[in-house]
Formats: sequence, C-alpha cells, structure tokens
Amino acid sequence: MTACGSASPDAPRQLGRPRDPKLDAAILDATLRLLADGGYTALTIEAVAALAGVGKATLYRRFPGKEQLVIEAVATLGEPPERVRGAGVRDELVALLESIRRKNDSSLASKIFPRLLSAGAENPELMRRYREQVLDPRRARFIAVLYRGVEQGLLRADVDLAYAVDLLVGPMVYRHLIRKEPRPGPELAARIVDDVLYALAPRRSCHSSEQT
Amino acid sequence: MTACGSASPDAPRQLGRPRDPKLDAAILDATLRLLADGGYTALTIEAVAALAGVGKATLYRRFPGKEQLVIEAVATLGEPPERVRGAGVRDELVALLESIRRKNDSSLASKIFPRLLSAGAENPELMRRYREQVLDPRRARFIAVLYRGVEQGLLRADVDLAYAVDLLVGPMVYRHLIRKEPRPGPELAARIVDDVLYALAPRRSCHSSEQT
DNA sequence: GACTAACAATACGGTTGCGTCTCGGAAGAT
DNA sequence: ATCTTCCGAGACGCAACCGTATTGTTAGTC
Repeated sequence: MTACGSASPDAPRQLGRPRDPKLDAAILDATLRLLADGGYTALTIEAVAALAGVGKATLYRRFPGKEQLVIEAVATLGEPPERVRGAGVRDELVALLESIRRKNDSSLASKIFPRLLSAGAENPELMRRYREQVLDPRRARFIAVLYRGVEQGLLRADVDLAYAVDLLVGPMVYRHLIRKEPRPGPELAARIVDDVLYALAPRRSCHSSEQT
Repeated sequence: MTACGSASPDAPRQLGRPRDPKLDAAILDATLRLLADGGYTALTIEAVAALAGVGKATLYRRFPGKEQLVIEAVATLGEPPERVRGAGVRDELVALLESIRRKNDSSLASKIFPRLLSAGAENPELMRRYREQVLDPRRARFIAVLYRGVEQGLLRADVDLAYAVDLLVGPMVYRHLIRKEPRPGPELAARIVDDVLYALAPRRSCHSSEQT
C-alpha cells in the first residue's frame, strides 16, 4: 500500500536524502480531493502537484502516471467500519445501512463513487482495487451479520445471502446515487431492513395461498 | 426536441440551402456513441464531427457548445417502453424490472448511464433532462402498476409507492451498476418482485409478534 | 440564372496538460 | 565535510482540442 516507487525492503535506500512520507499522503489526498470534484478525466497531474504543494518531479518519482496514481489513491479509501456489535441482528443491519446513508451525505468517498463508476469502464484495474478495498469488506460485514440471522432463525436457511445484501443495499444506494430527491432520512434504513427481513423470514404456513 | 439553432416556425428560413435534418440525427447519434465509450469530459467536439462525418462549422451552427450538445443528445434517449399490458400486476412488474436488466446488458443507454451519473455532478441541467426524459417516465410506469396493486389489495394501502419502486429497482440497478459479477440472470426480476410484494402485502395478523 | 445559406475540409492562434529536464537548495548517511 | 538523493519551481517541446475563419461547392429559392 505504499507508493509505487517506494523502496522495497530488498533494496533499502541508504544514500542521499530519504523520501518524505508525508508527501505520499499529501499527494494521495490531493488526488482524491480532485477526483471527487472533477472526475477521472478532468483530473490532471499538474493540479494534483499544485494542490499537494509538490513539484511534478516528486510526483513522477513515485507514480508512473495518472492511472497508477489514482489506483493507489483509491486503494486508501478502505476504512475500518464502525463497530455496532452487541446489538441484535436487525439493529446491526440498520446501523450498517445507516452508515452508508450518512457517508453518502457528506464524505469525499461519496463524491468519488460515481466517478469511479464511470472511470471503471475504461480502467478495470481501478475498479477492481476499489471493489477489493472498499466494497467487498463492507459487503462481507453484511454477509456476516445476515449469517447470524440465519443461525438465529430470523432468516430462512435457504436464502442467498448475497442476494439479501443486494435487497438491502440496493435501495439505499439507488436513493443516493440516482433518485436524489427527496434526500433520504435516517428512518429509511430501518424501513428497508424491516421489510427485507420480513420477506426473507421463515414463513409460517398460515397464509392461505402460495405465491401468486 | 429539434436541434438548438433550428428554425422556429415564426421565422421560417426561406433563403439559401436548407439545413439537412439527417445531419442533426447523425450528430446526436455520434455524440451518444462517444459519450458511451469515453464519458463526458473525454468527449470532444472534433471527434463528434469526425464520427458524424460533418464539418465543425456544421456542428457549431446547431449547438453553441459541448454542454448543450450533450443535453440535446441525452434528451433523445427517452423511448416508448414496451407494452406488457394484460398480464397481472405481478407479471407486469417482473416485465418492467426485466426490461431494465435486458437493457443494461447490451444497449448504448446502459453505458451512458454511469457517465451521466458522474457528469451530472457538474451539470445539473444535463442530469435534469436525463431524469425527465428517461428516468421519470420509467418510474411513472412502475408507480402506475403498483397503484393497481394497491387497488387490487395486493399491497397495503398505506405503502409509499415511491419507496416501493426503490425497493424494486434499487437491487436490480445495484446489481448492474456496482456489483456486476456474477451477471444477473432473467430470474432475478421475479425474485425481487415476489419478495418485495410479499413484504408490502397486507399482513394477516397470524404472526405472533409485531416488528422487532 | 442569380442569390443565399448550408455544407466538408481545413487552416489558424490560443490554451491546456503531458512527461522530461534543469536548477539551486535541503536532508540524511558516511 | 562530502556525497547522494530528494525537494519545489518551473522551462521545455509536444500533442490535443478549442472556437473561428476561409474556401470552394452544393442545394434550394426567386
């Protein structure tokens, strides 16, 4: 996860002035900032250098070009998710969904998200890294909680958990990404979770007919 | 819906060679094509002119600049949706959802979609037109069918239909836009519709507890 | 047949960003 | 103290694209 051209342990740099690690951070941060409000193609190396307060040579010393720069920057977006343990399955799912909503209401990451969706078409590697670092870990958390839901008999044993995640996350992301008005409120997460859990719960045989 | 600089009926052009309407179509088509595989910022006027087989002057005679050009092009994406009438509410919803899946599996429009999501951040007008021409009509169809569902007692009378559309469309769009692997199959639409309809159906009071 | 505007092609100057390079200076290692 | 590399700043030539203007041709009107 260090910058591209960083010294490998096998060939430790000994001579001369060492690279300033703070500059790596400044460059990646500037990259994310510019990526957020301009998109991939609008992002220029010169703007990154200027915003980071860094010479272009310093930047090119670390990254071979825009593509690798953005890939490395995006890879830093992964974050340890907030802990909500202790609560029940239902409340934990609500908390996870709600954290998506809150994040999309303000953060840098939310602005970068649609940019990557577009840039990912030409840059599979870029999308892959983002998926691995950001999307997959979040997804794994959902799956884990849902699995506990199965164990506790809250969900049918035969439900496809990946599908269940789609049912939960899909509407929330859709609201933020596409149908932005009116802004979803904090009650949306609970609503989605309750409806989805109800749909996937073990069904008592008291309803007269099978599915239509 | 005609090109920007087209003659208005009030001031009919009489003198000189008339504009070739085929060129309007060629320009807009080329715009969409390039927008699909390059994105908004990557789209250049010169490339549009070249692909359309048109001189730059011809293009500038119709559109003042890139922004208006793209806006007009996107506005042509609206389409009369396939008719599935006659079937029941459930099957009609499945058909609507399935048409989203099919469209996203191949068409130009599906490639343009994420581009607009990104470009829309800087171009509210662009996003607005796309919403009006493409998204809103589709949404209206969902709402209409769902309303019939309410009338027929398939859905609770108090469900927020807009929310119901999110529950249906969200997971499908999410699958295509973000979680692309594995490619959703034709069975997904029915699965989503059945689960959502079940969750929003009038609930008989045979389950022991209220919502947790 | 004269007139006029649309047409394709292309030249034009201006702007922007690329990736490389050079400069003087600064920071550690020896 | 010396050596080596990193640092910020920015000049450099190159390429792409902008929006405009010119040129010769073409299509329709009068």
